[in-house]
Amino acid sequence: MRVVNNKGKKFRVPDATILRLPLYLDKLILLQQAGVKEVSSRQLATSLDIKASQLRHDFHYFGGFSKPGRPYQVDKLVPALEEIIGVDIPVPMIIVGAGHLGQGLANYRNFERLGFPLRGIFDVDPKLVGLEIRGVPIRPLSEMPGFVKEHGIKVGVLTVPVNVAQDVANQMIAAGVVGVWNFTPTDIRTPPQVIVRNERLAVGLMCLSFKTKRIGQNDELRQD
Amino acid sequence: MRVVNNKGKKFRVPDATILRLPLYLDKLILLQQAGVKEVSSRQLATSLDIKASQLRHDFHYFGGFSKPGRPYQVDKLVPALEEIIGVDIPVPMIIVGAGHLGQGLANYRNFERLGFPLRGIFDVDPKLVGLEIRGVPIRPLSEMPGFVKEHGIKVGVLTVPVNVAQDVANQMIAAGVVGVWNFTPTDIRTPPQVIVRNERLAVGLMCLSFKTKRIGQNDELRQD
DNA sequence: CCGTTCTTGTTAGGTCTTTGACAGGACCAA
DNA sequence: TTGGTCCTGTCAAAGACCTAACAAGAACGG
Repeated sequence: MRVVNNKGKKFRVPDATILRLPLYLDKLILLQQAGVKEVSSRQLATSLDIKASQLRHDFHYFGGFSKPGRPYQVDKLVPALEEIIGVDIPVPMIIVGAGHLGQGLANYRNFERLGFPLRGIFDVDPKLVGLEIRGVPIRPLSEMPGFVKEHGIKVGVLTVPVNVAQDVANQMIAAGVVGVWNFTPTDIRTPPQVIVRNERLAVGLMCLSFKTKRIGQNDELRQD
Repeated sequence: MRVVNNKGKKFRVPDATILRLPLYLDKLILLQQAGVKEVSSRQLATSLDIKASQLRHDFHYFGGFSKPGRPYQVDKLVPALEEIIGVDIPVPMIIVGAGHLGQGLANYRNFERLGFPLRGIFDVDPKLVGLEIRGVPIRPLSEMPGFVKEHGIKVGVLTVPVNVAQDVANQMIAAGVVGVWNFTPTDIRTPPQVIVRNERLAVGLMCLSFKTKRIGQNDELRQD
């Protein structure tokens, strides 16, 4: 992934850095809300459990956000990162599939706070259609394509049953969605210009299990 | 993280490999259920969008699971990976915080299939206590420590409000939990022998946004 | 029996990522 | 002013990770 930094130079931003940018932003918004005005790379890095030099290195890809001797100003850093990540202008999204997971995500307030207002929820189940979650009504799936076109929705959350995942994704993409956040435990195939992010919840659990299993077992083997 | 492989040699298994093991297992279980008996590194790797050599390299840390010339046998590979990851023996877990996200996770059937049966759900809200989710009753939070001790629970899912996250986590750990799957948007501090995995849902969304933002903008910059 | 075509295990080399080190700016106190 | 302390941007070296390449085993057909 390439970007142009604020000095007009072109850089290839490593994936590892991209993955950390949201962490920085998330933490900085918390600081901002707490009234903190300035933060040093060391403070921010320590709170995220990474090295300060890595944080500065990451920022360096974008030309840096301060100057030598001056710590970062939270009120400048937040909008700068928001712009880089692409949440400076709110990114409206929809949730397709209003099962328990879909409803759970619809109730998650954090998304809105970080620039992803929920605009619509869709499901085929007539018993769910008409219900409201935090003011957003659940609409019939058949209305989804029209809704996406009309509101210019670019990001869709996929929480439908596995067996219809690919079909529903196709409909979303045909209607104009370019980013799919896939919670179904299957791979979905898409045209190359569409980004899919698979959120395999069970993977997180298994990583946890791998590590906890080795605790208390044989101390000689524990080392990470 | 170090392990001993099946040839008696000690290896340091890279984090990157550990992160992929659950993906392998997940895919293999799907194949197994579909009745597939054999699978080659190329087939498996392609379906996961990685290189075959990487997959073999990963397996190599554990001594390999076949021999030159013979593809992997699904029925042998699945239990072998289960044992390595630590889900050969089911890992019972609890969910603490029965809000919408907690309920959504409690309804997610996949966990059980992968070796993580849900044994208990806890919340302070009297309106929730007594409800059942898939046969598992929601119990008062005050009963959690006793329940953890009695049932030997090692893994807990944390889906409580942010402001009580640290306090509830402390209670879980004091009762014997050694793996915390943290869904709250805050860091929780724990003793070193406890593993915490932070599941920052918003981070996934922001990564998606970072990439979709650059699509269709300036094609010269798109390259990853 | 031999050649072809599939495999895996193994390793060396290249690539990506992290880290430590340092130059130089800013601020403060004496 | 001077010295001390904090800070960032920058880069080179070290470390972690991935990949291409290949030896060698297995299966099959002729």
